[in-house]
Amino acid sequence: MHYCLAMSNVSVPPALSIPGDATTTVQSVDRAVTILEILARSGEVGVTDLARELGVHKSTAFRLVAALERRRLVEQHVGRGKYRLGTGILRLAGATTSRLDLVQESRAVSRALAQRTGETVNVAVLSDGAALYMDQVAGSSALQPHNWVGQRIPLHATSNGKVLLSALDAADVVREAGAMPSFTANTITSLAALTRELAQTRDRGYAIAIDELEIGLTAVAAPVRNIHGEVAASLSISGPTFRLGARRVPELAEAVRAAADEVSSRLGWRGPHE
Amino acid sequence: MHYCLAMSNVSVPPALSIPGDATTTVQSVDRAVTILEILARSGEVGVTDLARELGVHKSTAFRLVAALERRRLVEQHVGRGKYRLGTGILRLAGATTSRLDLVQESRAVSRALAQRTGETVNVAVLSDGAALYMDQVAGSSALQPHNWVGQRIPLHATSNGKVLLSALDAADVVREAGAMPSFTANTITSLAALTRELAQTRDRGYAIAIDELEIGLTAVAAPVRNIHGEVAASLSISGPTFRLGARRVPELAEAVRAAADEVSSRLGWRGPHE
DNA sequence: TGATGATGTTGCGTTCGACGCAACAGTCAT
DNA sequence: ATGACTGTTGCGTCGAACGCAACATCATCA
Repeated sequence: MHYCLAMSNVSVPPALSIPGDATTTVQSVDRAVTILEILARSGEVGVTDLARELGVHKSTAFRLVAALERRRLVEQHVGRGKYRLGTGILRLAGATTSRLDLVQESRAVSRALAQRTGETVNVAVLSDGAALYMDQVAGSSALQPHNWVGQRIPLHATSNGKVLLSALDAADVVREAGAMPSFTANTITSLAALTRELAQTRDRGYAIAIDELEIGLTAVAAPVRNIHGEVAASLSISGPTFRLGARRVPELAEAVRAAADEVSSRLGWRGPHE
Repeated sequence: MHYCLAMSNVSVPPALSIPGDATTTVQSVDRAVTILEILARSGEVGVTDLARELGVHKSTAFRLVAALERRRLVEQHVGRGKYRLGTGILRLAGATTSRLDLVQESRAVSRALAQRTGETVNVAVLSDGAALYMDQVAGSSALQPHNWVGQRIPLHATSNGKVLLSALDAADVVREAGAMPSFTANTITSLAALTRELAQTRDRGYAIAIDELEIGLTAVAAPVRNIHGEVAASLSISGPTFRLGARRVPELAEAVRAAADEVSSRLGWRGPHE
């Protein structure tokens, strides 16, 4: 029973390059960030390929990665000249999670929920067409299946993804959900079915995914709202399907919803004033 | 019993700015990375303060953070104009851990060790005067105390730190260890004592830290070597002192050493050919 | 073994992009 | 209102970053 996904193979929409106001930007910084994203997507890449993807000269690409390498954001594979992401990124990431309100406020709640239920708790946000895991607390029952923090997961096949999608209007759902590839026989692949599922999610206040991303993996998620009442994140509980059977789901859904509401109120949400 | 440290308070040497060959660098990229590191260190910072620390004009600092913000590497606190690190960093970090050889090779070994002992396993590398946690597998016995991935921990007060220091020569030890602040009554604070401890670590092939970083926290660590035989990382097992008592340490030390050697061999190390 | 292709790396001259300036637009305290 | 702060933007200048081309290495292949 290894419900540890080979994330590298999960197709996720590429980062869209937002032109936006080209007025206020710094070209070389923008290119440097693009290099980081290319490396994140492709693993090891050489200067020549980077230059081709950026549409710049080889020497320009080289100087950019050299600048990043000096600061440890990328590393160079010894011998072979290829470049990859470096440890500097992790240093920054450690600081990020300890700074963001969402993670700070949710951690205590997540921990209590994990302890009470014995299952793994995750917190995710919407990020360019995927669910980005921000925090994770492993349950006591089992060994932690995988550290998903920083990983990006398809929206249409996960409980967290459905919750995050359920707050969007139809047009945005189409844009964010994208191609909807199939992972198991239970994966939702049609837009109509997804729309129905999202309506149901909104009605009952939580989402379920049973064997949709991987056989044997079940999850239940509920929305976390910010001070304006918008869905800012999703809090989920997940574990093996045999332990999170249909009989236990209602009870867990209630617990997840309560936990998510608790985080929401810590973020300043004062409930639905209608 | 909360052996979850308030990491923000642990003093760690600031990132030293390496001038190096100023020939091959890109000024604005370098400044942008500096901004990220300032934000990692200080949390929320405004444009004016960033400009002061960088030694540039306000408008320059603004354009740099704006470029980073467009790519989600920094976020702007609504209302208050302060900036902080953003979710883009986490996206990159997720890719980093799944790409680095060390993490890939160590994960299976760490998981097995955590399962067999029931305690938490960590993998750390040396990073600018601190131990940087690269990966963590929570033990089954207890709730995972804290997600330390990406966190930087003092070298002189941890088993991982001692292992990483034990591979350096005297001058480097002084440089990396730095001020050696005291965290508990058991913290090693004198250079002489640290030197003795490092010699012992080299001799027996593992390091111990009992109540040195925090009362009630015990850890045992062993070196992971790369293909050249250099100490590339440190693998540790940690848990509450009452469970990792002196009686159990020898057994755990042997297990940690075996696990570290296994990772070493996967990285290409072929044992001490003397 | 030398030729040919590929890679990453570096010096140099030019041009375009990033910089500093200063004015603007807000917010909060006095 | 005034002042003292913030973050933001148009503009002209100057230097930093770019493209070019040559170089250094390493594979592969004749």
